Amino acid sequence: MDLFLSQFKNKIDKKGRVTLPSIFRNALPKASKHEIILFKSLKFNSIEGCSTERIKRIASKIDELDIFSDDQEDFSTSIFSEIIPTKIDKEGRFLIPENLKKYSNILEEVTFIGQGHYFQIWEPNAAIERQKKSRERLVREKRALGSILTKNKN
Amino acid sequence: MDLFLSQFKNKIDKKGRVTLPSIFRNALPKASKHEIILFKSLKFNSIEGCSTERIKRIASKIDELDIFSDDQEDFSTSIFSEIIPTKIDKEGRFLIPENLKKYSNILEEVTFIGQGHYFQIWEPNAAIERQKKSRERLVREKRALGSILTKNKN
DNA sequence: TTTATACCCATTGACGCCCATAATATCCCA
DNA sequence: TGGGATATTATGGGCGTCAATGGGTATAAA
Repeated sequence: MDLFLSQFKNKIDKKGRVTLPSIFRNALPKASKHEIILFKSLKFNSIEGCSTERIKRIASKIDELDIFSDDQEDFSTSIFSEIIPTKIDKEGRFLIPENLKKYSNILEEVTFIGQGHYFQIWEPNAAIERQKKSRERLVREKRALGSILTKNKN
Repeated sequence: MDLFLSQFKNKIDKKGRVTLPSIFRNALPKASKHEIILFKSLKFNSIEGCSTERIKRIASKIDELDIFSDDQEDFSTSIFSEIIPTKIDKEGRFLIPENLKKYSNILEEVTFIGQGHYFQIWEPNAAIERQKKSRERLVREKRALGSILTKNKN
């Protein structure tokens, strides 16, 4: 299973379809290439997406938490109830549900942003803003980055 | 696995292709000779490149960070999303994405600079400038360098 | 019926793959 | 050591394939 890397801007057509970038489709596990999971980001006005496999793994992690803990409660409420399984058609396109579009101010274009094991879907201008900020922060705190990057050989 | 050493100036053709210097191609791990990773330098208006293997190792480091920390969030946004996997054709050429060209002021020629475990891609004149500056700095800090060179036997 | 979405097929432009030539570098042998 | 033969690299360009996009129609849900 590959990672979701890099970013792409795609159009939403009249019927509301967007194509999931080809390399993202290839990053999906073979067993579930035809479907993804969508849900609201907990931190931003954006959508997050991943494979169904990943959700299953997260689900079992949550099961391991104490069933009476607040954590477990929060997780179930914010994640499971809002999860939207979404089919991908033969051409690699899917529909973004209305409420998610509204939540993330998406109109007729979206920017897909690779995040490793998952990806995000942003309104293009918001995506640029977000990236600018996180890159600025990264440049500012390069020391932390350095210790991660330099301690690796090729 | 070898190091990326020395420097080379190559042309970008009408289709936007540049050949990765032969020595650099040979420095890539056998398993992924046909692809490299490109991304914006955090320090300069230049591009950095390396093998996919190196990125995979860095990716797993990032995974080890707390998944809910802001650090993790910024790391993945800035790194995973700005990483550009790039294919190398049979002749050893690849495409430099438009946004990276713009970022580094590259037009129709580039200078490849070996940096050991990775390499840089510069607009030729900017490369000369950069080298002049780092040479000056080296001269200023010659004493420090001297002690590094003479006190190590390998 | 009206609306929505699954399933086809078509178009266009970018990119991958292949073959050709030019420019160097490397080798070999007199 | 020189100089031609040979291999390797850098560069150019044709063409087929695929990704992204558009749209028509059947099918199902409301």
